[in-house]
Amino acid sequence: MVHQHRSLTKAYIQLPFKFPHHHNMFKSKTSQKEPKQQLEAMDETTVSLILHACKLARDLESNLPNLANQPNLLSNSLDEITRNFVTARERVYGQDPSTSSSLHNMLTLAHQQQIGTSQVQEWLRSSYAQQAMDIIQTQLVADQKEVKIGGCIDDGDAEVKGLQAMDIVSASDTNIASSSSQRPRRRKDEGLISKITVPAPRIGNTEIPPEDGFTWRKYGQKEIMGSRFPRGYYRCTHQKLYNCPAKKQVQRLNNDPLTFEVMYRGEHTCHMSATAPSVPPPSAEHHNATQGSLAQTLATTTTTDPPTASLWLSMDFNPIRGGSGSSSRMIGGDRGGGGGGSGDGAGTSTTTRYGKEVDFPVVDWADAMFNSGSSSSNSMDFIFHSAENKWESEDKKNGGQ
DNA sequence: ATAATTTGACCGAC
DNA sequence: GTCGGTCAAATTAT
Repeated sequence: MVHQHRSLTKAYIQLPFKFPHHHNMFKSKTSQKEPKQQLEAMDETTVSLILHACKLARDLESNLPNLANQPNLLSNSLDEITRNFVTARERVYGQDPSTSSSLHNMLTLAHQQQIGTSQVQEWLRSSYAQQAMDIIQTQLVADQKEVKIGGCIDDGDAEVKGLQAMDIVSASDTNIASSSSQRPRRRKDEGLISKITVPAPRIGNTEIPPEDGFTWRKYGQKEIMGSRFPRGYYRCTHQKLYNCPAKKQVQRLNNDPLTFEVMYRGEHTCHMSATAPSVPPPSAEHHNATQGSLAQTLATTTTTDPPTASLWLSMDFNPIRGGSGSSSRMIGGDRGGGGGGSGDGAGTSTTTRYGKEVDFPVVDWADAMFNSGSSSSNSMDFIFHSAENKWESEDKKNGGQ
């Protein structure tokens, strides 16, 4: 994973207080580096609550493998962490009943019910999720926080453009080429395929499309006939670890270089559960098999699944680290043939990185809670503007293979 | 040391 | 043969 300081590509909302590297806030080394000035903005109790929650989270992290087999303990642990964070958050927001409390209730309710993957889905479908979104959105506007998305500074209007879903595609698709002899090569991915268009950042590096909440690893780039720009091929960073088959292709539009067309393939089987996080899933069926790609999922609003859940819970608000896996190296000359170093391919998206591939939703929960009024570059936008998204189907094109 | 990216080659579909 | 998707060694970044 790349830890690049690409602040421009990360969305965040300026908080009354902030953790410089809050994704590492559970790592003792970094968490202790909190600027005193900022901590002083909170009262001792709040600080201690946060620190206590961090400690609990660290403990949870270290015992995760064991806790994975003890749902009750895991749940209790999560509850306690959540309570601490939420309480701290309430203190930070001055007990604003319209925000913290409601959110608190929702969160605790969800936890008390020992949310599992399916329960998360259910919860997200429920009015609670809507309420949460409303609350968050309300906060967004009310607080007139600064929002930066996709490299642009959106003067707080929060009416930003995240990904503009353009089309969705039925998945059906295709004949999966029954692999033949030689190198077992899978073409024509299984699962759903969706296609969306993503506006490039208005400011900053316009070569990098907004992120979508997942981490991607580039595995190829190719010049495409009829396209001025090469197409970048990405697969889920956790492909190996989670056996996650999700992939995406990113390409700039011929007539509009500032717009990217992103095609998602496959479904994320990684990082889906808010409760059973970093425990390496035994297999792909660890999660629901019916979810679509992130884009799809969010664009259809309905959904469902973990992607949405994890998305909401794992937004990366870090203004400093950006955390994208994208690389500046992608800016460069391209070339025909097999691949190229062009930057047109697009950037990678991501949630967070912790140096390793394993993400810790627990941390993300903290993020979500402390930044409940914030939004990640696209995730929140996805959610808030999903209604505007229009999807269209794309039958099997991408033919070959 | 490990992870991510680059990039020429390989392979299947057409 | 062409095209597009993927592989994988080499390179680069962290």
